[in-house]
Amino acid sequence: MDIHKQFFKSAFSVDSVIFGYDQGDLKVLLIYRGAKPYIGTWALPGDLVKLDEDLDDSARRILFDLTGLSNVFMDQIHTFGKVDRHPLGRVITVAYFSLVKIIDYKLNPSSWAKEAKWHSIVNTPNLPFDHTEILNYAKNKLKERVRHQPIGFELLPKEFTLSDIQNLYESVLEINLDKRNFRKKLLAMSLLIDTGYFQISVAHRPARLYRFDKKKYKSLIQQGFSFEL
Amino acid sequence: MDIHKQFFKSAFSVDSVIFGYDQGDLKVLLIYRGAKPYIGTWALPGDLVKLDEDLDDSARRILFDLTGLSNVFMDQIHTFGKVDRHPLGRVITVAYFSLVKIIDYKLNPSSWAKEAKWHSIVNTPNLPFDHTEILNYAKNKLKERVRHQPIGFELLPKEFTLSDIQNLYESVLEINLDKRNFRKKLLAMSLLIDTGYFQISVAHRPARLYRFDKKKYKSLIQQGFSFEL
DNA sequence: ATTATTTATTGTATTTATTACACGAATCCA
DNA sequence: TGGATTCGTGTAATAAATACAATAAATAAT
Repeated sequence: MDIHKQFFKSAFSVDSVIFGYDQGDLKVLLIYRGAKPYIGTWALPGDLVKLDEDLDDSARRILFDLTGLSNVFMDQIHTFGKVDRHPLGRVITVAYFSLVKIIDYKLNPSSWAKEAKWHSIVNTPNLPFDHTEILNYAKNKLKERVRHQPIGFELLPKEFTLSDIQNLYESVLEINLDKRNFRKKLLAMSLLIDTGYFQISVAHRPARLYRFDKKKYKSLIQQGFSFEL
Repeated sequence: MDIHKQFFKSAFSVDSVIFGYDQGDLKVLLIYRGAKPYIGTWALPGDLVKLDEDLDDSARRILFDLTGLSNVFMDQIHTFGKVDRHPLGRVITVAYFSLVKIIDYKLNPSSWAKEAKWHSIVNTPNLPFDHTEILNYAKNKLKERVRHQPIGFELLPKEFTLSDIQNLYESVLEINLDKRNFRKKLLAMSLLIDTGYFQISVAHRPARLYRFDKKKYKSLIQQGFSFEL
């Protein structure tokens, strides 16, 4: 039980599953590893946690270094700790997932990545370490969360159409939804603000643009409201 | 990025929130610490993860050392990693929760605990480290899980009455439930097996005893069934 | 200019699920 | 034998989920 016994033999890292949504497709941001081990493969972005850095800050740092984004939705998923998951030592990793609006994002691959690229979730390459397991875990968590919390909006631009949000739900959940019923349910929550504006330059009837009302959501939550889609 | 840089300065541990249920009360198993730091206080059982031990195995070991129980429901909750959460070094901890049938349990406090005792959840002592935060987190997780997975049965003896399971739900969720509606919903899932037996030696009309049908649950799950109470 | 193409918007009837609610039955104990 | 206690049960009213199709508004093609 002497806590010092183990201090020189192990480490912990953070890995981030960064989701984006674009052109009707759910995407994940992968880096092309420029460092050992598994140099030259696509992988989840991650890094060792610094000694003077809170775990959550570490996840934020990784996201910021890679995308320049802060103030992004982020949540811890799970911690992966099989003995042999890392070839160079005993490293457990805490997985996080983030939801970013791709439109806001600027590529800024950091030292350990030669390149960073969005990959469609339906067609991701094989990943090193236990990253495939982590990614699947993240996809399932996202499915659960999106039904119980209004986090889908984090993936869309500030103004969006009802079809946008429905398509997003269909991509994430991998199901089809009835248009009229989906709208009825969503609008009944009164969490969308009608901007009064419409799409422009589309080759069909333009759709109304809405914004998500975060303030209202927070106040409803205080009153025991629970989001469900 | 050199993974060896950090290997001598940090460690990771597992802490377990072990829930039990007895006489209408939800309980948590705490140990009276016999080792530094925080010697002489009630705390969550936990230990450093051994280098040759998977994270989940570590949680199982802690539970087994303390209670002699294995094959118990157990799930990871969250990882806590504030820089200063441990006074002797940088230690992140992965929290697990377990559900045990108190009746099965035999006390077997291990080396680091002078004593282990069930504490009613409504009246727990102040806990060291960030254990109060962990316990609250675990209580909330339990509330969520119990509504979406049939894990309440893990806290009851193999045979139980409908009132037992209702009382358990009321304790965990901290709400009151309507007797007729609760039974209707529960029985409609056809997941309970009527044993044909009744309570004996109770000073009132004896209740039917049921068992939870784990096999049926698993097969229903395959078919897309989703548990909800 | 007319027509074709595409996507947006809207309501109702049916089915299913949730809620609210009260009294006789079975056992032990005094 | 009467009192105390918990068990077991059904129905009516309300709310939520589902299934379903025709018209509107824009651009593109002719």
